[in-house]
Amino acid sequence: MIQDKLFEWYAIFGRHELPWRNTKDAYHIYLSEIMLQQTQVKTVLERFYFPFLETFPTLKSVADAPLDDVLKRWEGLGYYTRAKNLHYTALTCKGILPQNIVELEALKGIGKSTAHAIGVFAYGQVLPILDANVKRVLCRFFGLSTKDEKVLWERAWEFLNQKHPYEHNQALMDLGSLICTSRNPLCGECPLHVKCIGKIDPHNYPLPQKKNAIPVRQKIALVMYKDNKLGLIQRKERLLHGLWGFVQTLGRPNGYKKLGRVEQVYTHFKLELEVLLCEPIKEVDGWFSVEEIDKLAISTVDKKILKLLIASKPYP
DNA sequence: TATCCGTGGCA
DNA sequence: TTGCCAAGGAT
Repeated sequence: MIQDKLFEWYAIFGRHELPWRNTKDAYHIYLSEIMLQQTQVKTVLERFYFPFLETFPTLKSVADAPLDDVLKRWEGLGYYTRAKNLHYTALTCKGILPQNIVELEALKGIGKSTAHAIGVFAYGQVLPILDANVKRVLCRFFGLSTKDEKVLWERAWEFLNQKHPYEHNQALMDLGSLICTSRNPLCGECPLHVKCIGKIDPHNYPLPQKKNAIPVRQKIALVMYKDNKLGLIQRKERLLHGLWGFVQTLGRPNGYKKLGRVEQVYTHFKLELEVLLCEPIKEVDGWFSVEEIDKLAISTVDKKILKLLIASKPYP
């Protein structure tokens, strides 16, 4: 069986040292799965996983904390709905994660792939997973040019090693990450090489999808000051919901001092901000000193604005 | 079904 | 430097 080759490869070359592979704590595994959604292993491993667990060692500790505290620990990781859903899920399941994948998938922030990942990695169930790595490996191995979810799930079930589901799924992810990479795959070192259809032209499996260039949005960021404090809002819109930040507008106020410019690239647009220091002219949700802002959850673009402000020390 | 949601690694 | 894209899910 070709799956045996994969299993043997994993024993030698797998990333066995990853901390979420060396625990049986379902919460730790669940947390890693959420943090790793659309996020590279390196980022989670080096900057977020351990600090979060230090603050929130159990799912109950997440449930007992205010959402603002959870967001603060998520600061800089992005996709903040994940943190909100984690907090909500901790509350709804009262600190105890269900084992049934139907119940898992019903929880906010847990889709089919994450539910299966928790099922197999935390509870040892016989299930396939389907993350970006696995999708790419399956597309190439079976010669699929499109990432059709239904077809991929069928192939994932078909390819699953029933005897070693845990190792099989981890191995597929490691293979996708280390060998069957998006760019410059190392087909010569692949344990699936002999039966792989896509090896002839790996870059066409799946076919690259052309993406439109993202638009640029130009706005004004207002750094309003009063009595040595800065006016901030807590964002209500979907983007960066729940995080604190400086007011953004389209027009300039009557009186201001230029502080500089900052840029931030988001998934669907690029934000270019002209940062202006001015007196209170818009409604805010609170006034804070720089030290107090340090305790709030703010996004990367607002961190850049803050850095600009501190560097120029312009206000009285 | 298509779009939205963050940030940073990497070639 | 620019663009792709990473352990996806919600709307």
